[in-house]
Amino acid sequence: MKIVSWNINSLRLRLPLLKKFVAENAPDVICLQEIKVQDADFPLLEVKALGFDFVEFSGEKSYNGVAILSKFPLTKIEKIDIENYGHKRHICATLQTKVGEVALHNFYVPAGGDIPDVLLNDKFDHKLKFVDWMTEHFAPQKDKKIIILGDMNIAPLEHDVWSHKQLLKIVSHTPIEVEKMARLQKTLDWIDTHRVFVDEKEKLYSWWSYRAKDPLGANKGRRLDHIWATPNLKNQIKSMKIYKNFRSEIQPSDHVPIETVFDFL
DNA sequence: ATGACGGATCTAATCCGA
Repeated sequence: MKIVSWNINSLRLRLPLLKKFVAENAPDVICLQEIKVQDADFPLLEVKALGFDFVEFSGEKSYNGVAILSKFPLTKIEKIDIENYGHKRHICATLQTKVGEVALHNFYVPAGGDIPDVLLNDKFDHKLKFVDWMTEHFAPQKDKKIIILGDMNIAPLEHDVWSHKQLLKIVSHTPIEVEKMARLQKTLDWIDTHRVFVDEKEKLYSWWSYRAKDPLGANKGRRLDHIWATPNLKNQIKSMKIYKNFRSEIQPSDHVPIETVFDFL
């Protein structure tokens, strides 16, 4: 089962790009972040026409918003307003697989603003509390089979950013964020499915800024998007892919689709 | 600052991304 995560930065604007991605790569499940559309305006017919019979979403006007598009049934849908900011940043569903039920959680972790100081910047405070919530939420679920994925807005490893030294004080790669993410990782021994296949010493990115002149050419990116699985799914993790070519499309998102294939079928 | 673009919105200037 090919599972994709993509911060699409406006679903409606990028429907043609989504269509192209689906036609070329035939994903089974796509988890989207930053759909930027309220539920009443969700392009359900267009999405179903791409072959996804099971579609769940949690949207708001202009900002945030997440969705799960699936070729297989989605049950036990939950949408949690983490830390009660009224933001649509989480949706989860359960998939039936040959190894039993797998819970799939799609997250859009807050970006966190510019200043990495909780006293000066409430967005950064929200971000850290959001990751702490994830840690506490999953800690008691040790025996369950779970995938958490999405735009985590944190690049945890040295080679998840183009320059470790130059980004130490830049939100997404500050030590406090990296420590929070490491704490989350340790609670259930989450497997960073992409680093199973790409050594930690190799650069790996999923996001390139809109602002820099030639971010892709200079390869000044960050790995902000992640697909993690609980250790009881280890034998199901088959391959990974980051669709860097989607950053060069016309009107691209600043994030590209990332994928992990699981042996679920 | 690497650095000044891109998306949505009460279509103009503002919020937000990271």
